[in-house]
Amino acid sequence: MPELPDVAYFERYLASTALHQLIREAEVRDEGIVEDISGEGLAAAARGRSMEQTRRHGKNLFVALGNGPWLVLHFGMTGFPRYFRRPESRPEHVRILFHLEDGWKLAYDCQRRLGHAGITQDPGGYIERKGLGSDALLADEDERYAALKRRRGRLKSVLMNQEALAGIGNLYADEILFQCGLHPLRRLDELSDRQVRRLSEVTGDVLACAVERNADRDLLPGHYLLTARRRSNCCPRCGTDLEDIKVGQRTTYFCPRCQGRMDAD
DNA sequence: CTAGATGTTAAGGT
DNA sequence: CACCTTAACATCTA
Repeated sequence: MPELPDVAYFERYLASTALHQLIREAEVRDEGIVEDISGEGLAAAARGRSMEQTRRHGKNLFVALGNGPWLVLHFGMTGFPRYFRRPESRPEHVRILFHLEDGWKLAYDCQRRLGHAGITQDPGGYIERKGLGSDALLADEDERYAALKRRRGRLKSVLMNQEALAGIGNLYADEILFQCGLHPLRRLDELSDRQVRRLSEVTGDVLACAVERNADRDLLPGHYLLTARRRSNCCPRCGTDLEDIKVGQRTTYFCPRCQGRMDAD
């Protein structure tokens, strides 16, 4: 689930639920997802503080704990936050649980445990250490264009490379390429400046659109590949059957007619 | 039973 | 250096 639009939604979700509440207790139920600190260390950093502000960079969500350190959350492929009160509403795979002053709880749930949580003094430094590029949505147009222009590999790989631009995952990379009419295996260095400019603009547009709709795939426009792929598996523009190939081990959907053709493969 | 699923990372090669 | 491939991580489902 979690790509940039999903994490943007999680950020707003936190803002409307747990933000500004005292954390009475923090429980790490799975040490395995905690990074660079012990479970107790993380719990101790949160206990007695409140979540005061949030910040997102790519797929990472930072939560300021009072005047102290920041909690960093990465959701892997199956992670999400959940604010709940009744035990029946508790999600299935809670890895960290915050008990809040209003009696509700905030869970970090992560079924496949590919996500991680940690503590950092400085989100900027954290982003730098991880080598992340600019946030794919928050970057201004020139910055995004420049970040893409520096690369030369396959378009799909460039978009998914978090060191180029942070936040785009498998699903939205396909969507962006579809909206641009570009084949996922084309190389960035064979595009004209104009095409790279278009790619950059569409990247911003697609992400903004998904964020506006709370990353709910059912609410995306009908001409989006992401919706068509589930409904009919046909191109929403020309009706051709969508094709799927592997690019960098990831399943990639595209319209063979609208997104050009490659020479032999 | 197997393959594959929205994520990253390490290791090795070109 | 920039890029590619493969394998690995953990868990569930089609």
